[in-house]
Amino acid sequence: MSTPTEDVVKQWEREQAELKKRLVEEDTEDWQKSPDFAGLERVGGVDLSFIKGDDVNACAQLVVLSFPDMKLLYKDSQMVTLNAPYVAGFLAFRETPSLLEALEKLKREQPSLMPQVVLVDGNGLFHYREFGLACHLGVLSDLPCVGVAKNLLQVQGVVRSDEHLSQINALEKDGDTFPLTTDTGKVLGKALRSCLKSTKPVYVSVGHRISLDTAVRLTHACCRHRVPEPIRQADMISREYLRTHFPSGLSPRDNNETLNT
DNA sequence: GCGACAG
DNA sequence: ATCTTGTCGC
Repeated sequence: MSTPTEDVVKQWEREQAELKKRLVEEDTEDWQKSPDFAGLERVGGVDLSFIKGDDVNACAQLVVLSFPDMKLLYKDSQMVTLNAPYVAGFLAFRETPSLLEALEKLKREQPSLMPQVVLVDGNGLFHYREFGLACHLGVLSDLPCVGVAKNLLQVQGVVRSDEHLSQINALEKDGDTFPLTTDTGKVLGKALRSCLKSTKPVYVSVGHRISLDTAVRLTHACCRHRVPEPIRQADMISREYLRTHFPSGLSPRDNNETLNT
């Protein structure tokens, strides 16, 4: 997959700006206003996993876990062909179509298991143009979504400075946070110490139909390890799927070339 | 030219 | 994203 042309990037930027008009940054559900999330029963997690040398074929994973137990209620692994390359700031154009398909399949086949909120591997509002993958998936699915990134995206003046590192060092117990504030003073997300064991925070931001404080509280409530359980399960299960279906590490693409030789 | 670059 | 075993600690 080649790097997109400037025209394509411009088109992508227009699409992000257009979809952003439909973004809802506040709590819209009753369970979100409850101190203990009463009424929340199902939390979704999504992720894509890849085979070493292949960036076109991937395993798209959707899981639904019970809340607050974090027991697996549903899992779906699906091999997909990606149409867009990875470009920082445009991850949604690579991953959203496959994830939307998985959600539509669930709605079609097991509507009673539809998640009430989805945790997404990547950023939401914490993004160059304040419209990351979690926002994109949220708006197009119209589901509440939360962005959880494992690495800091340096954006709008938020940098890995000594100040940032000292803020991380100041997080002493799980649940502790500090805001990710842009150079213009807007809070785009929060760094969260997700569990006592890990020093490295996760970066939480609003995806759609949830407030930042609720998003952080929910993410913390889903953590048994550093990465919140829905995303962690999606990651582990999709990797397991690739291990058992392509044990040689031979991707579908390589298999076809082998057959044609 | 140099550094940054979610997944 | 992926490349990868042992190792240290609870």
